[in-house]
Amino acid sequence: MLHSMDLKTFEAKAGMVAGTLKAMGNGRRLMLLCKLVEHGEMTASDLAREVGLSQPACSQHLARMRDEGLVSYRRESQMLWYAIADPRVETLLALLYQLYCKD
Amino acid sequence: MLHSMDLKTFEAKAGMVAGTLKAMGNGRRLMLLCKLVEHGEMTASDLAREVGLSQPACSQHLARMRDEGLVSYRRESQMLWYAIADPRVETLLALLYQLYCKD
DNA sequence: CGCCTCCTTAAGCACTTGCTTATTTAGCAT
DNA sequence: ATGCTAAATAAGCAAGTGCTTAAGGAGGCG
Repeated sequence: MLHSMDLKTFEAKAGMVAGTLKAMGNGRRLMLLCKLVEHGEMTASDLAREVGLSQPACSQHLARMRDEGLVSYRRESQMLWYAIADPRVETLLALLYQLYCKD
Repeated sequence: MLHSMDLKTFEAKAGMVAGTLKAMGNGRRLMLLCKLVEHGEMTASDLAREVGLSQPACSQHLARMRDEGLVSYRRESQMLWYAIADPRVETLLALLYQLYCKD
């Protein structure tokens, strides 16, 4: 249980989980993740257009989420196809949808 | 479903959910929330001591989470007893524990 | 009242975030 | 090579974050 950890371990765990939440805790990034859940895989330019971001702004958000391990991509000629990399993130998004978006 | 929303509604929903994630997306605030789940109710000074924060820093984190509707408090003479205000946050924390902290 | 305790709020400051525009890299096609 | 498209990266800047110290409220007790 969480309360059986010493403070250092607790801090470390909390910091890591908070990193994930922080990476998800932005309106545009959350929209990108939702689109990826919906479509499975999308190109960077499609993602940018669908959530109303400029190409560089979108790329920076994707880079941030790559660094945090939330998304990954595969190259297909010029295009990069992005997808959610961590199943736990999909689980989280499913719960968020159920809690905040259902009905 | 999310993908049936128009962009404006999607933005608004995502922004609100992102607000909650952002409020949770900080190591110390996440620790505070965990402690509140664990103990049900705690005073501000107890919270500060348990997560290793100065008293003003802790108060500012609690204010932030109050503004976002995550926590609330009741006064008992000089002491303020804090608790988690939104059952959805407890549900989220339970999933986070299961996904990231179990074993 | 004065004084103490518990807690919040304010002010200041280094650091981070999220956009912009401009530039660069990578791949495909002339 | 040149040119074109898809995407990342860099630089710059306003706004937000998270601490610090210092100053205010709010309630109990002499």
